[in-house]
Amino acid sequence: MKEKLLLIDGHSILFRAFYGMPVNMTAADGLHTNALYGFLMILSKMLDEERPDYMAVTFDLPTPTFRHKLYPDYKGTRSAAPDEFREQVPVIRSLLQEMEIPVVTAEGYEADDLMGTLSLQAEQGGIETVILSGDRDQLQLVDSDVTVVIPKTKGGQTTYLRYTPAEVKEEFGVTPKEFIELKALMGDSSDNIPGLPGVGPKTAQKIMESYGSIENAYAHIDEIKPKKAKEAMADNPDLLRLSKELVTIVRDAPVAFDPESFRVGNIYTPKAYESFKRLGFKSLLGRFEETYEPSEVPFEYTSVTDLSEAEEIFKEFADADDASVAVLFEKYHLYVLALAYGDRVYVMTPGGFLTEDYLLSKTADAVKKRKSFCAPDVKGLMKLLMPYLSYEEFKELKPFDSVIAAYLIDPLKSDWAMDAVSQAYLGKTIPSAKELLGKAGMAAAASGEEDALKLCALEAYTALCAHAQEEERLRETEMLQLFWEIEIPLTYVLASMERKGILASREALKEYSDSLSERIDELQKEIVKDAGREFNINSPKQLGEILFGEMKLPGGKKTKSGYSTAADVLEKLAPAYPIAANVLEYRKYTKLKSTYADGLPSYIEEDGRIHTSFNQTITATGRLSSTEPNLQNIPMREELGRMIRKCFYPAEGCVFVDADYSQIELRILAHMSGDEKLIAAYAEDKDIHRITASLVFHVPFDEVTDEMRRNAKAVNFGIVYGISSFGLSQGLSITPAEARSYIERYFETYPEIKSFLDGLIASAKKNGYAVSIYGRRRPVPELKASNFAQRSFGERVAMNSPIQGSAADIMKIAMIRVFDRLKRELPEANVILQIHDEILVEVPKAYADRAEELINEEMTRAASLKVALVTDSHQGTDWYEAK
DNA sequence: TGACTCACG
DNA sequence: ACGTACGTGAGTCAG
Repeated sequence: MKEKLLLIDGHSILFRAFYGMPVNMTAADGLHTNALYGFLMILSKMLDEERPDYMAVTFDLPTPTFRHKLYPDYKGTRSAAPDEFREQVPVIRSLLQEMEIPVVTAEGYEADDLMGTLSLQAEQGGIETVILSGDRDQLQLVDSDVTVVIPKTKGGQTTYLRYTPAEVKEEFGVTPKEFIELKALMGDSSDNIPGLPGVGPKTAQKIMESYGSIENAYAHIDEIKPKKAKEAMADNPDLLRLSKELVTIVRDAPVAFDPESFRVGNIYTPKAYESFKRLGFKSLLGRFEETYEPSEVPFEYTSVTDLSEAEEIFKEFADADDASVAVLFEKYHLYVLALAYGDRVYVMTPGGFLTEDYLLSKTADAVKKRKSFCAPDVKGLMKLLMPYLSYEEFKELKPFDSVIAAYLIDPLKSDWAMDAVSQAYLGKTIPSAKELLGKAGMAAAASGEEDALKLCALEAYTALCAHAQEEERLRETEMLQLFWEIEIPLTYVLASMERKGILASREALKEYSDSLSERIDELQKEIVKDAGREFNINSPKQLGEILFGEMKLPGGKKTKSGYSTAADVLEKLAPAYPIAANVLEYRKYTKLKSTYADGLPSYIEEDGRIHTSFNQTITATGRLSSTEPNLQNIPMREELGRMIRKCFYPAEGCVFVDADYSQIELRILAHMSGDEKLIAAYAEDKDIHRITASLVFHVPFDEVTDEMRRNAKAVNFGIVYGISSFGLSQGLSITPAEARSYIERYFETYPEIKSFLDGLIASAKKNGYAVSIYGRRRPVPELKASNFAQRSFGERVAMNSPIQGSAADIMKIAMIRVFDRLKRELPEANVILQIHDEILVEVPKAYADRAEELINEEMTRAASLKVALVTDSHQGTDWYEAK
C-alpha cells in the first residue's frame, strides 16, 4: 500500500464552503464563521475517508505571480469576494496553524503550482496524492498517482467527485495532459484567460479529440471544421501560446515536500479546541480526545460553612462597590449560592447552621440594602427570593442581568449562557454549565459536588467582571432604557408566572388521548390497506416511498433525503387519493396525541400545575419563548385540537380572564409607516381585511366577497412577514404573477407603506441591524450576502423584525403594567401565561369583571400609537371557554 | 444529531 | 436565474 499525501487548495475550498453554508453563522463577536465551519467539516471528512499519511494546505499570496507578468489582465475580470468571506481567510490560516497543519505558499506562484510541484515530488518518492479543490483547474495533474477530489453541494448534501484519468476522459473527452491544451483553446472567463476568440468548450473538445494536440491541429489547419475556429487559429498563434502558458501548472515551484513536517498528526490540539469554542463550533468539540480545558481562569473561591463568617460576608457583600450573586437551584430549592465582590468569591450550600431559609433571607436583605448588583439569571434568582422580596421591594432594585444584556446586544445567538458571556466580554474560556454539572445535571448541585460549587462561583465571578463592559455596550447601542424599563422589570413578572403555573387535568387529558386512539387505529388500518403492506406511517421516508414510489402518486421529489410528504403536498393529492387524506388526518390525530394529550401529563407537578419556562433570551425579534413544555403552541385553529384547552382550568373558585390584542402587528405597521389610509381604516374600527379588499379591488365595502377578503387578509399577513410574490402565491395557492399584481395594488392603495418598507430595508442595510420602536436591535448580516436567496431573506427580516419586535416590546410593557396593577389592586389575581399577543389571568370569580376591565385598560394603554390598541377579552372556567 | 413535520402567534 | 413567506419548540425517525 502506497503512502498518501492530501493537498488542499485552501482558498478555493474555503470559498466553496462559504457558498455551501448559510452566511448568518457568526461567532459571539460577530465574525462570520460559515466558511470556516464548512472548511473544517470538509477537512474532517477527507481525513476520515482518505486517511492520508501526509497533508498540507496551499494558498495563493496576494502579490502578482509570473502569470501576471506574462499577461497583466490575468484574473482581471474577477470581482472582489464579499467582506463576510474575506474576514474568514486570515482566521482559517491561524486555525490551520493551531491544528499543526502545514500551510504552503510561495511568492510569485499560485496554490495550483504548489500542488503541482508537491504532488510531483511525492510521486517521485513513491507516494500517491489526493488534491482537494473547489474547482477543476488541477485536472491536468491527474495521473495514476494523483487524484483530484471536488466537493459538490447539492440540496444541502455534500458529495465528493473523484477524478482519475478515466473520469477526466469521460467528462471532457481528453486525457489530463491534453486538458491543458483544451483549456488553452477554450479559455477561462473566471481567470480571464483569453483562449481562442469564438472557440468555446464544444469546439475546443472537438479539436482536441480529432488532433490530440494544438501542434498537430496546426499541422492539419486546413481541415479544421468550423471555419471560424480555423481562422481563429490561423490569426492567433501567439494568443494560444500565451493561453497555454497561463493555464499550465508549474511543477518546479520553489517548495519542497518535507515528510517530517507534512506528517499528519493530531489536529485536535488544545489551541484548536480553544478556537473552536470561541468560534462557536460546538458540534466539533466532541472530536477532541480529551477536553482541553484551558488555562484555568485565574480565580479562587472560598467555601463557607461557618455562620459568623457568613454573616460577615453578607455584610461585606451589601457594602461592596459592585457585587454579584449566582444560584443553582431546582423547583425553588436552593442548592448553591455564590457571592462575588471585589476580588473575592464565596460559595455556600444549605446545611448545618446555614439553612436554605437563612441563606435566601440574608441574600434578599443584602440585595435590598445594596439595590444595585449583577446576576447571571435575575429571573431564577427572583423565583427563589420571591417569598423574601415583595414586588414593591423588587421595583427598588437595579439587578443587572448578564445574560439578558448579552442577548440584547447580540440576539442572533439564541443560546446565551455565562460561558458565552465570558468568551465575548472577557475573552476567557470557562467551562459551560453542562460540562461542569456533567451527566447528573442539577443533581450534581443538589449533592454539593465540587464542580457544581465551582460553576456557581465562576458564574457569579464572570457576571461581576463582565458587568461594566456589558453596560457600556448597552449604552453605545442605546438599549439601556429597553434593558432597565422593560427587560429587567419583566424578570419578576415571568418569575411569578412560572412559580404560579397553570392547572391541568390528568384525567381529562387521558380521556382525550383515548378518544384520539380509536380514530388513529381506524386510520392506520385504512392507510395500510390502501398501501398494500405494513409500514411506519410516522416515517416520512417510508411514507414517501409508499406514496410516490410504490403507488406512483404524482408529486415527485422535493427534499434532499427523498420525497416530501409535507401537508401542502398531501393536501393537493387528498381530493383524488383517499390515502393522502387519511395520512393527513392520521398526522393530525397522532400529533395531538403524542405532543399534547400524552406529552403534557409528565409536566404536571405535585400541585397539579404545569410550570413552563418563559425564556427571555432566545428569539431574534424580542419575543418570549416557552419550553418544558411549550404552552405557546397549544392547539387553537381547529376544533378537534382546540378541545385540549378544556384540560387547562382555573383554581377552585376562580375563573380565567383571557385578553388578546386585535391585529397588533398591522396596527404597528399603520403607526410606524404613518400611512393615512391605513390609519383612517383603523379609526373607523371596521373589519380591516374587508376595508383593504374594498380599497385594493375598488369595490364598495359591502360588496366585498369572501374571496376578496381572504386575499386581502393574506396580503396583510404577507406585508408583515416581508412581502414576496412567491411567498404570497404559496399562501394563496395562486401564481406568483397574480400575487405580484395583488401586491402592486396593495402598494397603490397604501403608498406610504411601500416607502416605509423600502426605508426599513435601506436603514437595515446602512446600520447593519433592524430596530423596533423601543430601540431593540436585530442584526441582519444576510443583507450583505451576495447570494440572492440569502439577501432576499435579509430584506424580509428587515421588514418583519421592527414590526414583530415592536409588538413584543408592547406586550412586555403590557405584562409589566397588568402585573403591577393587579399586585396593587387585585392581589388575588395571577398572570399565568403569555402567548405573544395574549395573556391569561387566573382570578377569583368575585373579582373577574374588575380584573377583565383592568387588564384591558393596561393592555390598550401600554403604548400610544397613531391607531388605537384594541383588545378582545373573555372569561371562562377553562381555557377553551376563555379564549 | 439533524431532518422532517406540525402545533402556535 | 437564483428560491422564500416572519418568529418559535417538540416528537419522531434514521444514520
